[in-house]
Amino acid sequence: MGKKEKATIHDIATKLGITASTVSRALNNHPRISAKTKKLVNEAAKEIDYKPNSFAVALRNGRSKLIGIVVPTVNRNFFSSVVRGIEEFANERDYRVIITQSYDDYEKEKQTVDALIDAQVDGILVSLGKTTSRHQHFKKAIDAGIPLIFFDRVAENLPVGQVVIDDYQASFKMTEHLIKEGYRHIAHFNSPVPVNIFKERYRGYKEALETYGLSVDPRLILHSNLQLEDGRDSARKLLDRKVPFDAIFSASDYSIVGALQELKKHGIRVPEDVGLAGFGNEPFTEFTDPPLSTVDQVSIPMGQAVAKMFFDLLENQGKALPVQQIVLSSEVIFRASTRKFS
Amino acid sequence: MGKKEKATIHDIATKLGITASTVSRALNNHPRISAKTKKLVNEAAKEIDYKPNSFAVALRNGRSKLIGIVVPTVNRNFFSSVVRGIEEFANERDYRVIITQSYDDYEKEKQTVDALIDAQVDGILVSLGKTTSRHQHFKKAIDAGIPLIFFDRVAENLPVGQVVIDDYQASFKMTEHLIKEGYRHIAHFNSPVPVNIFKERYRGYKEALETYGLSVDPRLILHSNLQLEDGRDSARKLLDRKVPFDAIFSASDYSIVGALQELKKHGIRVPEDVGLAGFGNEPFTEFTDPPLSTVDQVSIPMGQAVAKMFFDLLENQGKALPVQQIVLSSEVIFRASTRKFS
DNA sequence: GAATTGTGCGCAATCGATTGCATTTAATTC
DNA sequence: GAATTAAATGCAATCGATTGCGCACAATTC
Repeated sequence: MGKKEKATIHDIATKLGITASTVSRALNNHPRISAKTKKLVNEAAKEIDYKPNSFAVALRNGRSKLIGIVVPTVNRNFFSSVVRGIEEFANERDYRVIITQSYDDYEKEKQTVDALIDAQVDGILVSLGKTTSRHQHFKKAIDAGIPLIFFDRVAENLPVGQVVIDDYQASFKMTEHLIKEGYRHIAHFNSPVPVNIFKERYRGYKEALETYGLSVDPRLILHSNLQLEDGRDSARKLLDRKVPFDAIFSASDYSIVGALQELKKHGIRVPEDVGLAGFGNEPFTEFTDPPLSTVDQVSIPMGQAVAKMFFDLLENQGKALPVQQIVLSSEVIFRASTRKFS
Repeated sequence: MGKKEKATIHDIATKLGITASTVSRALNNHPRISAKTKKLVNEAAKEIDYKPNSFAVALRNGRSKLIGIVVPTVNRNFFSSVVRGIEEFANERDYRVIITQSYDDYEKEKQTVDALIDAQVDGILVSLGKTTSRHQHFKKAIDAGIPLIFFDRVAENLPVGQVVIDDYQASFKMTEHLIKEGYRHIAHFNSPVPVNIFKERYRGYKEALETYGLSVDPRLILHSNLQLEDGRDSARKLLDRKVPFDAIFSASDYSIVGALQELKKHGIRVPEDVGLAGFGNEPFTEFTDPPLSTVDQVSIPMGQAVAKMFFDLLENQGKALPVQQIVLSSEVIFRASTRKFS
């Protein structure tokens, strides 16, 4: 186990008979260092495999070259893809990414943000947990001067950058699609949690109905946690209520799969009897029978947009830029589950 | 934007009229510091919200309290769950986790490992990419004295710790199950990549057949990249070959879903005509019609085991511990796709 | 040739925390 | 009460890289 000692600028300095200052400047391409010395230093550095000590650099410069990400869970296609987008963008700029998960738990989210601040990340990129209502932990980051950006699930009353998709538009389009396919009694699954994405999805549903002269029937709107089980439950409730419905548009792919299972169990045909549409474009929506219509949240571009916004902030740190909000347009995917006639 | 200056031990020292050394020792509970001083220091620290500068600590102690993780992608249930297991274990011990992705690309994996070494993580936990055959980049880490552990997809000829599941056992059991259900001509999807997990899964399949006196027909064994499309292709090939088969056991959930879709398209009933079993327990296996039998890779316990092994190494650093291999027993899940009679 | 400007590099402090080696003060021993 | 030992804290160097200031020497100007 040949535990090599790491090379430092002092090793290079000794080797060349110069001082560490000169070595440092040479490596950083300082104008006051002669071309000859720079060449020598760079060669020596390569030779002894010198790599700067990131802690020394961070300590001195106050920059860690680390970005903290907080997501509810990486175990979801959407989030892991956003992370991927961020990571690719950041790595190209020699930044690393620390990923943390809040598991939709407020306490955990708080701890994790604190930990990132302690770790002195250069920025924090967050998608809020479902149970987060207070924002004290984020104010801390802002006070510490750490750039903060929200994506997807955003905090609306904090003066920080945001990247979201056009949940309203997408929701409107999907509902419109259902209407145009001939469905008239469209139920809606949503979350009771007051987060922007859910509110906007509801709004899109509602306004599409209104635009096409259909009434919004509160008995067809079901609130739940939108997981698989919740979808089953909600479908069962719909059937029990005996209010006729011929389509369901859910704010989540998980619950629409639950509904699909429940409807099948009752011998109800999809899409002939009931049309189904979800939200999120989780991979499994393609694999169900029939494949489910859903909304793709353009996750990788979102990750890139978030990362780009971060680096923009970094470059202009202190310069009190106007707070940006980027809205990406999502893609509505029509699959067999909403084809009434075909 | 009240960019607060971070408090240091010197601030505490000045405040109390003592030196930074004493403050440092007090905070670290050094025995030679009086109880009274410790109390004063801790109170002052709380009051001015002192948080140690992690870079200064890391620079001085040579420990970063960071763990690097390298996985092919977090965008897979299995990997993101392992990560979750590691993260939970590590966070409890005040360690952070840097997650990187190799995207199954050798070059990217190399870069990412180098970057982690540069970032001076205290350990690197790796699941190999599919295209990784050379291991030079890992030797570097070992030379640098950084604990290295593999999980799931391991490098077999490196003297480092490993955590794997009993792929062989699981594969054997699943094949056995198919046989006991009455399937006799069991096809097998596997990867041509010479990675332990695939070799073991094949071995389990083969030996189960042999144990039950069934012949291993090479025409029923198909190699591919095991993605969804590959599953479709392989199923089509099987059908074209006109070699009778009544079950498929795939080394991956993705390709078995592809097969399911293809078979359905040809009017072949699952599980009556053909039984299907996958590997990985991806969430969607539960949502297909019929739900698919598969193998759960006990991902969270695996993450915990990996993390635990890391901390064990850390405690005994230098002490040349014997290289450990932990084999976790996985859980074989029987669902409707393999119930020939029921 | 004296004065000015420029070039190339070294000195030493700094970032914040830790620690071996004093030094001071208090407690104990004879 | 002087001498010894123990307890509590301070001093200063250190981890590795960066940077303002200053010094030497060379090049330029008049």
